[in-house]
Amino acid sequence: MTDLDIAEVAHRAGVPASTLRFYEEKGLIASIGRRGLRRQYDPGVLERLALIGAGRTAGFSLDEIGRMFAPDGQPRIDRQVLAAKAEELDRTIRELGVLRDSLRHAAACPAPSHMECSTFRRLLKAAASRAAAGARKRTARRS
Amino acid sequence: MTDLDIAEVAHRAGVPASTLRFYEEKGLIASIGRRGLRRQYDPGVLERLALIGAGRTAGFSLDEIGRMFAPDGQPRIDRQVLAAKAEELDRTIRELGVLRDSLRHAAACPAPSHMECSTFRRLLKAAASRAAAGARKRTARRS
DNA sequence: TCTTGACCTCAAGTCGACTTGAAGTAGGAC
DNA sequence: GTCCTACTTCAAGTCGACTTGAGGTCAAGA
Repeated sequence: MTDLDIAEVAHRAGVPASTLRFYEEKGLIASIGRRGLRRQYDPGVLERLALIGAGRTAGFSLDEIGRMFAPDGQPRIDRQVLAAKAEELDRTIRELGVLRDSLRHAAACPAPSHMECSTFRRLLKAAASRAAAGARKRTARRS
Repeated sequence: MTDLDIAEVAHRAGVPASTLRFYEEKGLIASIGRRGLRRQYDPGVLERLALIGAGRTAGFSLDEIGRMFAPDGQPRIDRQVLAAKAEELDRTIRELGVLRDSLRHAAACPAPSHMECSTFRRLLKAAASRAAAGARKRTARRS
């Protein structure tokens, strides 16, 4: 009776049941059986969902995440991939830091228009050169 | 002759021309005229595109970004909104920082499986509780 | 002058990650 | 035994941000 009903998993993991079915269809999670029609899950699914959530936050697609699990279901993540993702994330963080500072400055700046503020323009130039440099990358979910 | 052809803008800003047309349709940028059929842009559009790009990186939708420009085209952003966005961004940054550190650790951790690493499990727990607590938010584009 | 190729418009398609709707079913309360 | 409700399946819809395709135009080079 340690098994969890889909509703229980949904509640504990903070995702709708439809998402759990969707993840199952994609092979990201598996139910351990049914009670009547209802899916029952091993409590370990919560950990797995947390892993999926962390991966999503880090910017992995569901397909990428799926490939991070060994056939036996154990997470077997390539450490090189992790390190690369950490680096990428670090670049994003620095970029967002610049942006945050720009926003803060613009909020406090007394210039009548932000475009007349040298600090703001400098930040924009920095953002522009970074944008021009890099190829377009995929999304990273916040929160 | 300081005006820029759409191809030039696309190249310099690092976005395809189709995106520029799309942004124009959405009212995010404006062309200053045409040479034959071809859009010509004021060099200032590059700055504006940088602003748009920065906003996208920060997770703002194009509609949100559009609302940050006054009808005259000058960025005239409500300073309170800016300050609030800066705060939000700051929270995101801190979250991503934790995630980055976790990734770095997992990459370096000697445990045979990440699931046997207490730090990794701690990260998962943290991620899980955050996920369970908060509503789902929108995406933030990296790079 | 003629060709070429990069641009043009407009509608429709794509992609990821889900969500929603219709129609059906079973376990538990009464 | 019957009813309610939360689940079930499967297909289709949604949303944001673009991209693609078909059919057309025009400035510049051969």
